[in-house]
Amino acid sequence: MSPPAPAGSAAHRAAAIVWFQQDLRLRDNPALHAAASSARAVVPIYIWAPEQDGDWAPGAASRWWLHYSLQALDAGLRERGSRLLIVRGPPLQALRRVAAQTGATEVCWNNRYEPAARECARTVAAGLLRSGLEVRTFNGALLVEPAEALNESGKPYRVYTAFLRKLLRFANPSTPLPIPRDLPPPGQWPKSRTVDSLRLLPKIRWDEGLANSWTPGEASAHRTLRRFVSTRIADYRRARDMPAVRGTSALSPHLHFGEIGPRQVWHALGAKGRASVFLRELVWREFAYHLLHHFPHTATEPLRPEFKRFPWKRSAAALRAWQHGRTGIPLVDAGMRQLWSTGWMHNRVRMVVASLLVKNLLVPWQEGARWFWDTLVDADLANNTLNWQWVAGCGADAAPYFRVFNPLTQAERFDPDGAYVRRWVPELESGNSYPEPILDLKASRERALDAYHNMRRTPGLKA
DNA sequence: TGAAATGTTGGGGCG
DNA sequence: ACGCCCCAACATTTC
Repeated sequence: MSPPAPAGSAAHRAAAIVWFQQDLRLRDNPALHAAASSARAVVPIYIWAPEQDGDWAPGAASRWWLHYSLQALDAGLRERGSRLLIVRGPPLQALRRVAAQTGATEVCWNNRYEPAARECARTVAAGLLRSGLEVRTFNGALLVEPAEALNESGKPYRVYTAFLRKLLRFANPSTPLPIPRDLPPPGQWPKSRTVDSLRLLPKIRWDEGLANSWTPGEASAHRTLRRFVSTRIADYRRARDMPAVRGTSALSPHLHFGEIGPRQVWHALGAKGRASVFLRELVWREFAYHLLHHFPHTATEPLRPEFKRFPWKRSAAALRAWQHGRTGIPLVDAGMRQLWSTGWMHNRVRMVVASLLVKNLLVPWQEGARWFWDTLVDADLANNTLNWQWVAGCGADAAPYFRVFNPLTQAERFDPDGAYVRRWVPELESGNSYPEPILDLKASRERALDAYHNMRRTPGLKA
């Protein structure tokens, strides 16, 4: 199949390992493409090592998605005469072992940007180099890597519009790479685990709603993108705010797992699409990665240090009512139930439920972020962190704290006929019991504004 | 990618 | 015709 290697080069063409992480795709995969173009054999590998992600190992909904995405990737590789090798971490030991078993001389991967993942990659790269292996890393996940986008004074952007302007000026995403024509297998496949043996699926099968809502995998990602670009994007600006309407792209979990990359989305949009409101959403994702890279503590700590002394009120009862969609506020409960049932929530509603938790209920935003982390199929540390800090008012270019959403007003504006609320809170119509509101919207709003003013009056605490 | 309070304007009813 | 009041509709400001 493959053309003969140029004379003289065969000697230093050996096997290359491609370490799949959050880039579970064959198309436009720079690490895979590089390995396939330069090596005599390609060894695709996925290493299950959740402990490497520190406090942010994949949550339950993410593990569900990962299970099916790994199956899809393995199937795609098998169609091309290859396969996905699945092993248990730690990554460095696993890669050394597989390199020894296959005679691989280099390891290729696409970069990750989460603090723990970067630390892990540094350690792995250093260890592989000590073992005499070559390491090549690529950008598969972003239009512009964080280190490449700095302002005039060489500092990271903290304002979205400035970052957007910079990105639009400088981003020049290369044409997406094709699937490598040839993925020659190694002489012998090392022993692999099965996806099932990773036990990513829940023991109690609560995942029916997820399965009815989603199809993980690269093929599904492209179907979703094509449908969005051919039809929904025309009305995106208006429809994206209506939770009862399928107005958004629904690409978020596919992007998180790298079943599709932003370069592919960019090129699929065309010139008109690149001027659209939708592209700005894609750039918010870039901005989130940019911020997490430059401010790695923000996954758990507020970017604006004065918020360290915000008078949060931990309330297990309030948190629990919020988590389970029993606050007595219809739009909030609808959103939380959509999340629990499908692993996803419409973004307009995410803002509303988050505002209620961190402002009306004064529960720390980290509690909300943690719940989303476990329940969202698109849970993504950079995006989750940016969005929670945005709502809480403690992040970069965040909504001012006093911007408190009124969930009743929001429902009137964005779910005027109540279709979304009725779908997820049917007992409002059926006459079954629905909880009384656990809070008074007006009083709790005033309490939140007072808390904010007290924080600002209190002296001290520098960055 | 707010909400609520406050301010302004203009039409209509009425004495 | 006029002033006065009410109030909706919109704009501005404050939180």
